[in-house]
Amino acid sequence: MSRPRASNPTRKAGEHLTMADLAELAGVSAITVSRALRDSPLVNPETRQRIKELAERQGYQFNVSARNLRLRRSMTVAVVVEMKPTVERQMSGPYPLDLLGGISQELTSAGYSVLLTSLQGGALPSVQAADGVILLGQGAHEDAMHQVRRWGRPMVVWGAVSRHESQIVVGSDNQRGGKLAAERFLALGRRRPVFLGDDAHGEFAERLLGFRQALGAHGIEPLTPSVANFTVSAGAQAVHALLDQHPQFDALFAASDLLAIGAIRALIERGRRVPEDVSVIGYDDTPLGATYLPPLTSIHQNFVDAGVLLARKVLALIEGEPAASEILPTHLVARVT
Amino acid sequence: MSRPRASNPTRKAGEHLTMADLAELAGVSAITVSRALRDSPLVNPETRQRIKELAERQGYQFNVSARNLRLRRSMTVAVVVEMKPTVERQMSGPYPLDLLGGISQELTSAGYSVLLTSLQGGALPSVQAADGVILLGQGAHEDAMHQVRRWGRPMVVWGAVSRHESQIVVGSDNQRGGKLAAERFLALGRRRPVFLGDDAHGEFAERLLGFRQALGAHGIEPLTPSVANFTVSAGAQAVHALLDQHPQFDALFAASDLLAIGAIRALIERGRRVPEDVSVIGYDDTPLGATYLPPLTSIHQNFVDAGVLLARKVLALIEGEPAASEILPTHLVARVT
DNA sequence: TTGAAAGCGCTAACAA
DNA sequence: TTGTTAGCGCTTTCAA
Repeated sequence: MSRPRASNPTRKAGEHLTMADLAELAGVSAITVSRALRDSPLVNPETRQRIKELAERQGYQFNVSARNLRLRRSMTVAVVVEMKPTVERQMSGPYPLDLLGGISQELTSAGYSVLLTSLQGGALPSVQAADGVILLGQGAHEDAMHQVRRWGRPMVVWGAVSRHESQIVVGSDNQRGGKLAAERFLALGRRRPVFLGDDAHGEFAERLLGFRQALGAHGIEPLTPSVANFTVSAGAQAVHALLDQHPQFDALFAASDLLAIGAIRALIERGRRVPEDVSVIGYDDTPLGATYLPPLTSIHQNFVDAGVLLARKVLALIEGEPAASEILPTHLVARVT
Repeated sequence: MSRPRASNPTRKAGEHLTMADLAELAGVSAITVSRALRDSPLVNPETRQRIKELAERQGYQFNVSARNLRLRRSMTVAVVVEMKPTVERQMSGPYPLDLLGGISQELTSAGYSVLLTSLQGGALPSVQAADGVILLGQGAHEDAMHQVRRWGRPMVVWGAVSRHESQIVVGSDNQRGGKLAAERFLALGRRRPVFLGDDAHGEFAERLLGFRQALGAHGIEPLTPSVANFTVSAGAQAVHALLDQHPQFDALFAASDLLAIGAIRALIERGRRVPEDVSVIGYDDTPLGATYLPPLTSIHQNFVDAGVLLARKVLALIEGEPAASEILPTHLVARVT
């Protein structure tokens, strides 16, 4: 039984309208409607205009599923965030939002939509069906990466570039970040530096590497106490422990602003002055650090740019074009500490 | 021409396998495969098991578009974030991530996927085709809400509940947040309070309302200087200006932790002690505030819970069930300020 | 408990 | 420049 649609040109909101219906209303075929709505040059400009206006007037809603089925693509990119539901997230701070902003901006303007997902409880079919995947935060363990790779989709990872020659990774220049921190300490005449961070984490390991190399050229070897976590309290704890055993340090480079702030707190509690007795540098240049008292010197990375880059690379992979890992620049923002 | 697939039971990764193929391999019909994979009770348990194992072994990938086309739903919820690409975001702080976490968690376990999007440059068809929409941050202007409403999809908004009787809104109890702040000031014996925030913003207006009412019961009327923005520097600026004109206040309630921190900075720069001379309360209970020196007293809201609730309500609407606006509790976290 | 038929709405390929 | 045909892969009738 055919619907009485075409006989009723003014349709109510919520009515369901297809290209075939529009075709009938316009006195053309469905494929012409399809072409017109996609701005195909194959269709007469006037016809095209007429059809587009008709569609607009009739409140036509394009059916994405039908197109995707036909084209065998989902026009979708899954963004996998390592986001624990607990308070202490793996991805500390607000930066994932900037990353997401950049990604979303770029993918949207390319006509792709962003499927946000974590890896909790196995991925949905719709996620696995994405045309490409962006993995945010490989974390300390790289299970996430292996799991996602199994989906067999084009994939780009945000993280430590050096670790994965086989993967396309976008990351910022962590090694240079470490070097910049070292150079500042050297310029300030500091000779007993500490690195605070967990080098099981690829990005942190790179920061330590750059730090250590730059110091090594001056015959200096930093202390590297272990830290349990990436939180303020973990930073404070680690520094308290450190002060008990090696009270002699005069500079501290933390792998995140959170850790740095914890460290400063512990230092002050133990009567050390910042920056007079101990110079401190953080990482990520978060508002948290920038507004802290004393304002925290930190290594800046541009997450929005990073997001855009990640998006461009998945898109390239999806289109079958080549893409390579890329390292974004970092710079040091000098503040009071 | 039929594909030679069924004659080759071990298939390579990347090969394309349909239910019909599985059916042939299993010696059943496609519909039986469909039922088996959906755990339909209509299919013999043994057959079901056999088919599921076969699918697993063959690396079968379910085609979401086909199902969606057939079912006329997208199994997708669009989350619209008012997220400017600029540094100063509308949604301040890291909280949207928690909200997203809660939303994602709940929708995913219901089999829906999360389409993340901003409103930049008009929405994609796939976004408009979502089965439901969650709007995060109605902002000061409510254009976003009106625009999204035009899509004609079930919609739930995160924001100020009182403003929109016609919409389903989830928000936290901003009015009570304001009341709690007022009560703390009263208990501390403060008599000259200030509210710092822009009441064009619905949520802020509610906070001011609660604050003002509780104070009014004691015959006290707060000062309400205008603030240009939701940033640290805007907070500092506003307080500097305030000190010039009305230097006599002894308590300050800010509509966000960021503003509060800016305020504290300005106070200290002008020789006021916090909390001795001026008691300060922030909003959102961010790590930023909690780790500030002095640690900031703040009103806490649970964003993860809020996200879960938002998700449940769109799901209800999508299923045609009733749903109502809801207000989440807030509480005060007392710290040094 | 299983299957056959039909069709969701769109677009590539080919034809006119 | 426009149209016809066919089919993407799935699931809801309805029938056996």
